[in-house]
Amino acid sequence: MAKPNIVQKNDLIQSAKACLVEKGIERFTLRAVAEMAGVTQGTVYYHFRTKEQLFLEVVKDICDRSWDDLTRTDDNFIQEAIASAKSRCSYDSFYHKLFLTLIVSGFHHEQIREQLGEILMKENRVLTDHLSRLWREESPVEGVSFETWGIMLNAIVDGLAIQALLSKDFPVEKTYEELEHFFKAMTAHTAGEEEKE
Amino acid sequence: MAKPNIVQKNDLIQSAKACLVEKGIERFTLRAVAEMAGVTQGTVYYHFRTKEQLFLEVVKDICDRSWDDLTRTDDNFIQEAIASAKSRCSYDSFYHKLFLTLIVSGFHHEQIREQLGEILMKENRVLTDHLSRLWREESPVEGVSFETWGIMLNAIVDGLAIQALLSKDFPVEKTYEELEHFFKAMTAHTAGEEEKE
Amino acid sequence: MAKPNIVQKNDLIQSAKACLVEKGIERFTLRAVAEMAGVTQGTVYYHFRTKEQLFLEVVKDICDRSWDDLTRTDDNFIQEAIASAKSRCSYDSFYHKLFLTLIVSGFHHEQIREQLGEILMKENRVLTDHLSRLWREESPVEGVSFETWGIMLNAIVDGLAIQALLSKDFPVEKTYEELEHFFKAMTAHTAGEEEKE
Amino acid sequence: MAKPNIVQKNDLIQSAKACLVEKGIERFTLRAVAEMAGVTQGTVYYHFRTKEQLFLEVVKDICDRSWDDLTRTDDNFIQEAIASAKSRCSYDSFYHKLFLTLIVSGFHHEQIREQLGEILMKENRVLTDHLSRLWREESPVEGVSFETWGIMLNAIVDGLAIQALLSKDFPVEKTYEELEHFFKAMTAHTAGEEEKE
DNA sequence: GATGAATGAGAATTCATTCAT
DNA sequence: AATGAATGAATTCTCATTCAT
Repeated sequence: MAKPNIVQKNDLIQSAKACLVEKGIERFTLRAVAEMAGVTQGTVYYHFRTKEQLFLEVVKDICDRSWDDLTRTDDNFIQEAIASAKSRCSYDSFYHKLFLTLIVSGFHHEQIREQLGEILMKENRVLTDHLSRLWREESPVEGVSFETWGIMLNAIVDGLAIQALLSKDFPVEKTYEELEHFFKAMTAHTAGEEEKE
Repeated sequence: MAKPNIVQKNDLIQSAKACLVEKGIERFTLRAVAEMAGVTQGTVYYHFRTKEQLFLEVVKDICDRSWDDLTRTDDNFIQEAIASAKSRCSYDSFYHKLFLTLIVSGFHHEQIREQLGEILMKENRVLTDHLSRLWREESPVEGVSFETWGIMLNAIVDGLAIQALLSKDFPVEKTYEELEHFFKAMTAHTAGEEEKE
Repeated sequence: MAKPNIVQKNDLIQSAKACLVEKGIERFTLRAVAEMAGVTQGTVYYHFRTKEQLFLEVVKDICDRSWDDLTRTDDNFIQEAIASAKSRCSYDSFYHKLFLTLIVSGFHHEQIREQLGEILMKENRVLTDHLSRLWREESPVEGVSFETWGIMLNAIVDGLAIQALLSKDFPVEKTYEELEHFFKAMTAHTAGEEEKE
Repeated sequence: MAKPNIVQKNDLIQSAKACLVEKGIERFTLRAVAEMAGVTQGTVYYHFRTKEQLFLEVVKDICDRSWDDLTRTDDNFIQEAIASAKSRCSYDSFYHKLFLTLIVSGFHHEQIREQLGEILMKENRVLTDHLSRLWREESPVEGVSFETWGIMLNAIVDGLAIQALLSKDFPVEKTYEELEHFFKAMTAHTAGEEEKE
């Protein structure tokens, strides 16, 4: 139903993301966003009253998309989550460049920081739930709660992304293969223990 | 015996770090650095020919310090590394705010990116070495190489830092306790298996 | 029986006046006028082809109202004029804020300047006439013509308004009381002199 | 001692005044000020951090000059004050255009408003003092205090200025001649009354 | 070594105005 | 009659950088 010839706010938000990744925070100018979207600066200001507002709407967009991803349920959730993380783990990862850029900008913008924090916590919770289901409520390592497993898995994904972003030589394939292996081993371990009973 | 102007230069670098953390990349201006150091803008230019040069020296400073930390050897290296990581894991962590800020700025500055990448890889290697020594060359989980264990541990530290930076409620204590527990369990596991032999 | 669009036009003019007083010339924007009137910018353009046109109609409106005030005749005109002036003489006087704002804008807009000048001259003439009638064609001070008396009275009213606008402590009551006293004394003086003859 | 080739703040303030009068508040831009002073916009910002700051310093300058004028004492103060007022009373009066422009801008800037208010009150007081001395503490019209005489005289000067600014035909000469006449008559009146004693 | 005045390029932002609907 | 999207020119303001002293 989008009218032709009318620049949609959404187009501008997508352009803003691209600019943010292409140019970085420092050179993220509304002029660049406008040019990328093929409109004038005035148009950007018509839709977003300030640069900050546009920024916020970019974050909101990211969070909404993330939310949608998290709410689909699936039996192979953990495996798929790892596969998805792997696919986004690279030297040029648009996703992680954007995410880290927003995190850093969040250090000086409480609203952004909170929103990103909420998404991360939500991810933690969803991972925790799925791991707990996968492992039938029994942690493979005594003294390590499911909550912590969820937090760890999430942390690993972000930590690996950073390493991949910073080093062209980072062994994405090998690392993710062994990460999957590790989780399978943990799963086998819990299954094995149950069998013993 | 450091010459006075070297002292000055170092002051400026420390001021630059503080500015970077306090104001963020966007508002990281040479004027702010000068003010914080109690000198004029001209003085900054006397020591660093451009803003970029100052930036690079900040990165170099970070890397040098990191290097120093890594080259001290110690029997309890892993435990101490985790303890140190925990102590820097908070909502207001100067260290991680600075580190992430530099990482993000590295996305558009190859030289910075490479230097930070090298440090991370060096960390991976050192962790790998120490884990391999701790576990007497036997990985606690079959199919997971020591290299990957090192990478993972490093990733976890960064990933947890991000979570702590974004959420006031992040359970730093509990998570690190259980992380230590996990590594102890892994250590016990390898020790146990060896005993069996 | 006024047509609806004439009502609208008038609403816009009143909103424009309010904006002018509330925000001042510098921030007198058509957007603000539109918002205050509860319409969109486009609507303002439907009624007035340019910002200048709206401005001119505001001036015209002021002048028309002023004209109406002046043309009512009354035996106590002078006394009532002073009373009316006093009532509009305050730190927050909408009337004088608007009037002075328009005067200042008139410095760079000949048409406005002329219209405002004409109103002032008309006021002078009306005051002159009434004083001359009140004083039976005999000036209370030899060598001071009725024309000058009219000009003076008008000048005093504006000059006092400025003082009241700029100082919260300006003694409006006392000053106007003594001003009335002064004119009564002048009136008594002329009456007295006539009696002597 | 002013260094050559270094644009003095004061030059900029004088340029600002000229711009304000030439272009009016609406078109009073820092670019125009810079051009008039023969420097770049950056220079203006080096000396005054904001447009508002420049504005304030213009007001301060006006007030300081006014203050200096008022503090010189003189036996013929009143006569000279009237002569001075007359000389500044014209259709093109730089002084009054500037003063009124600042007054109007003061409606939305408390600091400016206060400063201008203080100057006016100071003028009132000085006029009051001199009139009281001139008339040997006896008001020429009973019931009209010296304070009110001072206020009135000041109001008349401003009010006449407005009339002159708005009408090319305003009879400056005649009006001021009769105004002087009036004050002389009042003076004679008090002197006469004393003689009677 | 250090300073402060000055610059100029470019940033965010505002706003009168146009126009298709 | 009225709207709202879009424009573009102008404005305030920032900042890295230069340079004479």
